[in-house]
Amino acid sequence: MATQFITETKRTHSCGALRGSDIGKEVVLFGWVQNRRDHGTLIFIDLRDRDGLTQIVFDPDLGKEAHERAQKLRSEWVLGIRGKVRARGQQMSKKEGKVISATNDKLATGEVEVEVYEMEIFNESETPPFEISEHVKAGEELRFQHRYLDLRRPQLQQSIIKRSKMNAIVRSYMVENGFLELETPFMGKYTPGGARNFLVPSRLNPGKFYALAESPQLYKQLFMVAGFERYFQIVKCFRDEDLRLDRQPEFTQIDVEMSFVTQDDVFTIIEGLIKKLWKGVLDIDVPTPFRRLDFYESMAKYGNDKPDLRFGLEHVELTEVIKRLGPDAGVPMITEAVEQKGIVKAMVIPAQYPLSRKETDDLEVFVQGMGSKGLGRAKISETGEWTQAPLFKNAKPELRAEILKATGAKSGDLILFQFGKESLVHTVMANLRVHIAKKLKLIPEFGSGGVWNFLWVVDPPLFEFDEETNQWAAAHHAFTRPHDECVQYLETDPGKVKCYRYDVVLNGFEIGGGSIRLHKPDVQAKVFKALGIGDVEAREKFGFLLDALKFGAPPHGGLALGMDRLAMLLTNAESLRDVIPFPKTQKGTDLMTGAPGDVDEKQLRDLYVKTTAQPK
RNA sequence: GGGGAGUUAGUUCAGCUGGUUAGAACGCCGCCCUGUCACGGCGGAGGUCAGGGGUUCAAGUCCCCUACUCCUCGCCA
Repeated sequence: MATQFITETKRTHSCGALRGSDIGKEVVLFGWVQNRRDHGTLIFIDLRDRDGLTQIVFDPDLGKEAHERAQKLRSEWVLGIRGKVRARGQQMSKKEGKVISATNDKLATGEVEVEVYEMEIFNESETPPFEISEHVKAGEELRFQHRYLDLRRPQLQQSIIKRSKMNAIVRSYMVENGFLELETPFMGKYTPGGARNFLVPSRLNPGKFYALAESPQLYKQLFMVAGFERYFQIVKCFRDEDLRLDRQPEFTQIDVEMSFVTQDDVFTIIEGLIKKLWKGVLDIDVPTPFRRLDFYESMAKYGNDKPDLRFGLEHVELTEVIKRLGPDAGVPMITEAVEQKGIVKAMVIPAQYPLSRKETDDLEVFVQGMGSKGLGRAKISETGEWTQAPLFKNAKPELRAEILKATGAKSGDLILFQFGKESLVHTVMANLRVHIAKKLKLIPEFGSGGVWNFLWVVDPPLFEFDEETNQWAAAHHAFTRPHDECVQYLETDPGKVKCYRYDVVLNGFEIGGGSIRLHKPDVQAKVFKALGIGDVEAREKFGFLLDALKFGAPPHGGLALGMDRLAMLLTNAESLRDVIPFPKTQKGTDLMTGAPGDVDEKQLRDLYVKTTAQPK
């Protein structure tokens, strides 16, 4: 008499659980058909659940009725089976013509199999649009349309499971350290500056809009003013900016804020958290404290504020050399660039990594793709001649000598140059450095633990000059605390003011950032003044925060870690999309649901909204 | 907003200098098979070459436009 699965017969083991020690047990497994190998009489099925694979065998001698129905089984059908665990043992192989071991070392459960005498087919499946297999690579477009199937793939599933584990580790660590998990609104008031906001029209307040929080920044500061002292939250943030492989319009932060702390106190807490995460997820001990790198040094050597320190290829600044030699240098293009306030930087590719002419040309195409006019190059020959160096054809010997001295280039080395507008030179050189490192395989593989190069980038400028508006703008936000010794420059020389802002960087990814906040109204006033923000404007934009700071705000600071990027790095994923269950495409669409979608006229009327988009 | 790559069978791709009936592998369907494990053997079905326009005696192939996907610069305090 057949048992009723689920209601009467409960699952006893997962598909990843059975071992040699379970031989002889009667078990019940539930799962999906991963694979079917039908030998006519014997039928092997790999049954899959989130925990693993178990081979189940249908043998007409042991369960005639089950075997009969097993012939129909196809990929992704959902089954419940009852049977007995047995050793795979030694079997006569027809292929080999002799008795061999039938165990499968590739499977955790490979020592055993389950002989089935009863089966219920919970559900059949249509042939899936792509195989749920590690061996077959379906395109992302198709995988996104059927994300629920894509999420069945063990690799992706394991990444999502790791994320769940990360959440648990974060919560337990933060709570242990006296942090309160507090919630903040997603729908808030639009505040200017920073990322573009998603807007939500208010039906009850015609013509008014909420802004989806780009981060809980302001609210978490208010928690400090309120006296909660230590706050954290694993929270969604929303930014309506263009996507990249490490950027999604909605993403998750581990948001942290603490009262009565210095920058060092924040670092210690975050280093401890990262240590726990790496230990818990990868069983790797991360050494602390992390290295600290001055912002300006980072820009000079690596061209950005999130350097990958797993390899060298440091940049060398040549601007001063060119300035010193003036028009006598013999390379008018470079001299001109410097005269127009540009900079000159170089990078040496050591002789042990020879690049062909074609490869170097490809590098030029690469930099041109970023807006560079070209790639200056000079190959130093055995005899010290400069070859493949049209730019330096008429360069004076002093210049060549100075460049060799500054770069330390030796015979056989290739020197690459960029010159021109500072921001472009930095962008191009920073990307070129990473591009070449990948090409030359200077970056250690993830396997065998990988190399985890954590660092804090510290002491950046509080302001940066915005050439478009011809004004100083906040480099981070207007509530970052300047170094005490820099306060004197707030009015006279804003560019000189460094601040307590910090980014935590791992292998070229900014995984988090934050600052110690300004809590003194008088200094705050000076910062607003430097930014050209008047009292009225400040009140209008940040009134509630300024008010709050007046009623006894404690010194405080914090940081936010990018949960998605952490997950991406911890799982060796190539993209954020591989650690987010339901990600969006580069145009911000969801290929499964079709979001964003149309709404009808009535909905828009209710919201007092009219679209100006032209119908297609 | 700019630059680049791509779109051919269910899937991943090949398709040369424009020229017969658009191919392969996997998957799918059928038959056979008692030790497979990405089983194997034999047979079969399956195509709006993204969409539109153009050049040509002739277009998957050349040109233009559009859509979508990806990478990237700008943007992301």
